[in-house]
Amino acid sequence: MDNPLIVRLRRQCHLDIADIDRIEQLCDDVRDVARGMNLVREGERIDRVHLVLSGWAARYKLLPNGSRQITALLLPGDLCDLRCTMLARMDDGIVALTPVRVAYILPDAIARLERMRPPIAHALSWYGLVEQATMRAWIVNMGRRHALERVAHLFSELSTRLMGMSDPPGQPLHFPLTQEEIADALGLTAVHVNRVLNELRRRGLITSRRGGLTVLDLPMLKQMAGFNDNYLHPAMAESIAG
Amino acid sequence: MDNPLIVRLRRQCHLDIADIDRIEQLCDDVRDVARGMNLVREGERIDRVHLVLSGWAARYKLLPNGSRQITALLLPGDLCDLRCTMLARMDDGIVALTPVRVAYILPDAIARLERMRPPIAHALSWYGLVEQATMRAWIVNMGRRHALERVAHLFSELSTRLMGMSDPPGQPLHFPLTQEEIADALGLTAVHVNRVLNELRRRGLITSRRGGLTVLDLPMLKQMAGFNDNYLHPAMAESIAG
DNA sequence: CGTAGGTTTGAGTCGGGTCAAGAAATGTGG
DNA sequence: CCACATTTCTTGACCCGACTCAAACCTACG
Repeated sequence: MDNPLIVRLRRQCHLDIADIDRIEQLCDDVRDVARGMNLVREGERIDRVHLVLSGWAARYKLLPNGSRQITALLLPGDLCDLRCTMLARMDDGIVALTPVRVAYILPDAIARLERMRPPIAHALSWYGLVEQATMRAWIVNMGRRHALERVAHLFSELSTRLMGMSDPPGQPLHFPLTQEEIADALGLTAVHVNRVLNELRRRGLITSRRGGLTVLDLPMLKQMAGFNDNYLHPAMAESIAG
Repeated sequence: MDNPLIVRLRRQCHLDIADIDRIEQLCDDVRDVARGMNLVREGERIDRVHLVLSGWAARYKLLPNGSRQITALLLPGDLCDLRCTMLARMDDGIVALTPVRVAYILPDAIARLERMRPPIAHALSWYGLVEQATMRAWIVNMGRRHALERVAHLFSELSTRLMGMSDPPGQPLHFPLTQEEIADALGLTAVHVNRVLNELRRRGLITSRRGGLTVLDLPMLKQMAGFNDNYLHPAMAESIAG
């Protein structure tokens, strides 16, 4: 079984056999979460790090008026709350958008691994920077793009993040998102997302089925969005190999 | 001279005389930047951390169509790009919104300090978490709030962040922001921000002069925005003192 | 089958954008 | 210290992108 965290870390630093073994050991506590269930509830106190092994999840916040804003999409290989020990309680929730397999990891175990293997610590810090850059990209997306470009940008980002992770290379990428989830991620309405997807479908850029959609023409989507992928892996050449 | 970084760190951990001295020494390279100048230009390669000593700055991104989105406001005591060594080049710029005094800090010097004083390292990681939480709050703000609440939320956040930092306590808070800057931070238009401020002025919640405004009724602004400050200092009681 | 969650479509509304002109402040150079 | 240029703010008229409300339609699944 390919642990997606290993795939991810390997982009940033060399991992020897022992490293791989150590990381596999981190993930000894694996759980399956059904779609729609919360991995973390808002306001909850948590003392574990989540690693998404398979499936999609979302970090979200609910507003008093009942609306929801998704602040991050969590794909296989993504870690949630790497530094959770520092926080009194989570200020948002995490929900499974598909059936999700997660590993519960003890913060201590990560700290030990980081101390033992500085290159891994380095790769994890790097991961944190990418996370931050992604949030900034989302702010720009919501603040300064119209619905069509906004959707195109999200799809471009997801495609890039998915590349070389879980998906078989070369195949068209599939996103298991409902239109409401897309809306909540982009600050739009499900109704309006529907119309936008309609337009993208009409132009032959995507196809969509109930509860998911497939990208047909990624280059065109990127162009529509003015997508620049350098925030997602700011030149891995720079990283110091271990 | 009160170093605002010291003020900030003291909220998270104990600093002895030697610590304070060490931090002062970090800030030996101080520069003044005129309003409108860039501390960092997009795409530039940098190898220093910036500490805002006084004045306001903004992290922003420009889009091909010429519009600008501010992704973060940097107030006295704020650090920019604590982990800049890891990045090939900055994916956004930083501009001085007022005359700004910054300290240029060598990443190595920070790394040394962190190694020598783990509680300070801890406090800095904490700072990173607050930064992330702030970005998430901005995503929610832009995605799910109307202009009036959005402005009220920004003002509430800024007030909270300013509390006990540079400003004399008790006095009404003053923001040196133009309406265009507010617009660029909130994903709105300067024209529309003008109308919103008009409304807030009419309700007696703020006053505004050219190039700045003053909060008169913070509690009401918070209420309008549904502002919850717990993302800014997730219970400092939890932190481990040094 | 029946039902629930998800999608589609239409009609109407409205928040906020755009364009444009003018008024105050502020700064600059003579 | 005044005349002029520049920013910033203000206001009005108009428009359009996205929201709301509502109904109907799928389709997976129990």
